[in-house]
Amino acid sequence: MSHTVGVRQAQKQKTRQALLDAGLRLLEEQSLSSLGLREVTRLVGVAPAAFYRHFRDMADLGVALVEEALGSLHGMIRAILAEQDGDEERIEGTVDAVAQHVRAYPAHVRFIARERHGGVRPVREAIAAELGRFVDEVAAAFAVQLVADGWSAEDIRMLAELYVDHMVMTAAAFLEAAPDRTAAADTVSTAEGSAAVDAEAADRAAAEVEARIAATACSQLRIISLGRRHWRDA
Amino acid sequence: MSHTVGVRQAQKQKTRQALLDAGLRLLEEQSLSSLGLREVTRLVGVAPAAFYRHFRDMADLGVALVEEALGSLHGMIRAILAEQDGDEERIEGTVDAVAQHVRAYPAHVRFIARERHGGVRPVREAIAAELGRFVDEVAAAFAVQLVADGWSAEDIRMLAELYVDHMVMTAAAFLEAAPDRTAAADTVSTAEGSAAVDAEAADRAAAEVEARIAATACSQLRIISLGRRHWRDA
DNA sequence: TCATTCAGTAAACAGCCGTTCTCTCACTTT
DNA sequence: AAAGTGAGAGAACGGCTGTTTACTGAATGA
Repeated sequence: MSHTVGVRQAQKQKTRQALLDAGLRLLEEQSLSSLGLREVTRLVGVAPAAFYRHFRDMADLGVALVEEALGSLHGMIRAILAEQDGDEERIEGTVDAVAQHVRAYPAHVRFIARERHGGVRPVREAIAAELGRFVDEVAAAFAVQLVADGWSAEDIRMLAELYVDHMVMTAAAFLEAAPDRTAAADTVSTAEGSAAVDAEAADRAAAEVEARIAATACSQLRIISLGRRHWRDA
Repeated sequence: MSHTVGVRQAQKQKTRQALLDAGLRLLEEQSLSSLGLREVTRLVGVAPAAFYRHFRDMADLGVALVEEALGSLHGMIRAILAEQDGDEERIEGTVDAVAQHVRAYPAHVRFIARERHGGVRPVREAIAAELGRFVDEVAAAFAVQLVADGWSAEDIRMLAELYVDHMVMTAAAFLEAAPDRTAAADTVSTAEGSAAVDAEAADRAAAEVEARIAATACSQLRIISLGRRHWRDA
């Protein structure tokens, strides 16, 4: 068979991924600057010292998580920019893609939103750099049409920043609407099935909130889109 | 003399304020979920147990900080909304007010940006609630004119949300541009005055970045403003 | 004036933390 | 088949954490 890159390295990367997964899981309920090394290794089932075989410290693991989290986002952005329909379809497609991404990778999105302005500098800088690349990508896609309309390069980038920031904002808003599985059943349950009923009700309520957020985000994108179309008048 | 509300209570509130100040200072380089009780009391010069005379736990102190931080913002919003000039003056006045506020209360702004999506639920909720009140305020100010133009209540709120979110985004951007006093002089200094020269150069560079952020924010507000004016056409 | 209240102290507690050793032993290379 | 490598184990370290306890003594109100 071909070069299987070694059983050794495969096991190592498996452990490394387990550390990343455990970290991401624990970060759903705290921030990176309070995440402990022992906490992570304990969840993986590995000795504390093993951590140092993969990361120098927690900030290092955080930076690795940034790459993982924004790597998955890259595909989403490309899918959105590839759409060739009219303005309205594009807007709804964008918001839909964001909603879908939040549903698929809630922990990644939460991590980015939380650590974007968080207490660990290297992680903040990594996120800023990666989001900057997104802005470049969006700007490049816009440039195709806008340069012909007489837009300057810096105005195009300004617009791209507005779109990217709005996407991050929308993603964070969707996250807050997501059902809270941590919520304890502190109400007195009278029947065995009431918990399931409550969960269903909560799901329906969350779906409503989600739809409202999507509608708001679409309207806001429509406003921005309108402004873009009338930009040259000034 | 009149009722001086007691020397006792005055001293207590003085200590309480010292705890809040110390907490805010320590939070410039970490997030709330990693801020320790002993850390705060040590900086104030008070026994650890004294903390419990003022706050139940760190989350409680965090909520108190939210009220303090967004209380000062309230005045700024009112000042912005009070402006009665034309659209362009209004936009520049808004961005200017935000920049001024960030310069005056950088720690407050950093705290809000950091903990808005941070790891402590009660604090997140307190910030969300307070920002919601800001949206209401902005929406009410907009309603005066927009209702006459045929805007629905929920569209007005949608627009207000866009403005408030954009203001928070802009404030966070200004914060990143602020000079980093923590930055160590890791370059080899050849003369005694070079540190001061470096600091001056850094200040000038920061001012440039700040101006660029302000220009971008103004343009983005212009886009939104344009979109608002053409909203009824759809 | 005297009893009361209560902000802040000091000490002790068990428990967790990051980091550093030395060691083992399965895999890899020669 | 032998030598080398390196991921992970296990134990130990000093230091820091939140919380509780019993206490002091100055401001308070009758």
